[in-house]
Amino acid sequence: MKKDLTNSVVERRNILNNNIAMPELYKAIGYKGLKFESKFRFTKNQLEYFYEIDSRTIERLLVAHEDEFSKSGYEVLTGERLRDFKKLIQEEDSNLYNNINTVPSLGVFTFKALLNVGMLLTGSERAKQVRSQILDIIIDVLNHKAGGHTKFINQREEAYIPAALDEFIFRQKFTDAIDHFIEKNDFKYAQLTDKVYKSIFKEDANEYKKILKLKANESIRSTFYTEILRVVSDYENAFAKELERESKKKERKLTLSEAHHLFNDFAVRAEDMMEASIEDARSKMASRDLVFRDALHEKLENYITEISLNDFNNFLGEQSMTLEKRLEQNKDVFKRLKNR
DNA sequence: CCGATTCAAGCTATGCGGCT
DNA sequence: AGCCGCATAGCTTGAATCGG
Repeated sequence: MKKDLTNSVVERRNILNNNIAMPELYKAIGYKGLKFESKFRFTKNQLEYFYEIDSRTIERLLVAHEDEFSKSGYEVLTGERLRDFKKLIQEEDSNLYNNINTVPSLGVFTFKALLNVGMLLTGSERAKQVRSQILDIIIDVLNHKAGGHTKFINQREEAYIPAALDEFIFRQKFTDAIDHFIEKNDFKYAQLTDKVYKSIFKEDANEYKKILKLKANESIRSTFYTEILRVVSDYENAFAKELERESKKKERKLTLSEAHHLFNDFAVRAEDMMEASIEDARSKMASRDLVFRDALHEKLENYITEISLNDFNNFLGEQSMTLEKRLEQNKDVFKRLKNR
């Protein structure tokens, strides 16, 4: 079954966690809520009216997706808070006030919860419109924030530059080790690099390029997220040491097939040692690429999870900026590094 | 007259069944 | 399937009623 908003929790969370797009969505939907405790709120009645559905339908959704709705901000007001809410309504919307002034408890939705309802309704025509509106705006915001293309969106977060610098150094150690400790062979670099990629994210360089629609001459590594870079660096660094040890033990260069065997042994140990960071890398790559780059890593499908609020901020929010800008801002740091 | 108790309203939560 | 209508229990609350 194809995943869409009505049947996938992760897809829904990935939209509701996108705080960057939320103000745009609120503007576009154009259904004004009542600002209570700094969030826009809607009563169940208002949702019925908005989506043209029965209250019973909303009840059923609330029951079936209890956790999801409490995350997206649905709550039942009683006591003190309900009194405050009523007072607010009395000032803002006397019609609504007359409907609810005597109720002892009242379920209220935040804007996110309102969208959440729209994502789950399969029958309502209005909900269908809302869903397509949501998707359009999410894509718009993404394109706008990413500057029209998402290929290098990985480079927009602050942690990227230090990771990329480290990676550069470790990569050199790795290729040096291949150079020094393995007999001359035209394919040795590519083959071993592919093995590293496959151990970490199950795809070789070609598969990865195809999934991200990279051109032949475009650098794979410059598209890696910070966490992927770190794991790849660690992995290559550790294997470089392994090559050196084995070559010194044998007191000669290794053949490429010896190197492959060595790698296979190493990979089993590395898998255990780096399990947590490898799993983390897989999950981040699969989830972020799906949301930010519209790229599906089929072999990592089980690793797809929801994108955190932090990620949306880091890649799309205020702190995010193009690599060029960040380099410009850090000019002094790089000068110092260079002069070292 | 006033606090306590009872009552009515109207929500939530849930089940059942019928419709498409 | 998914949606909706009806029925019912349980709750909170303000209004009405009661008793001293």
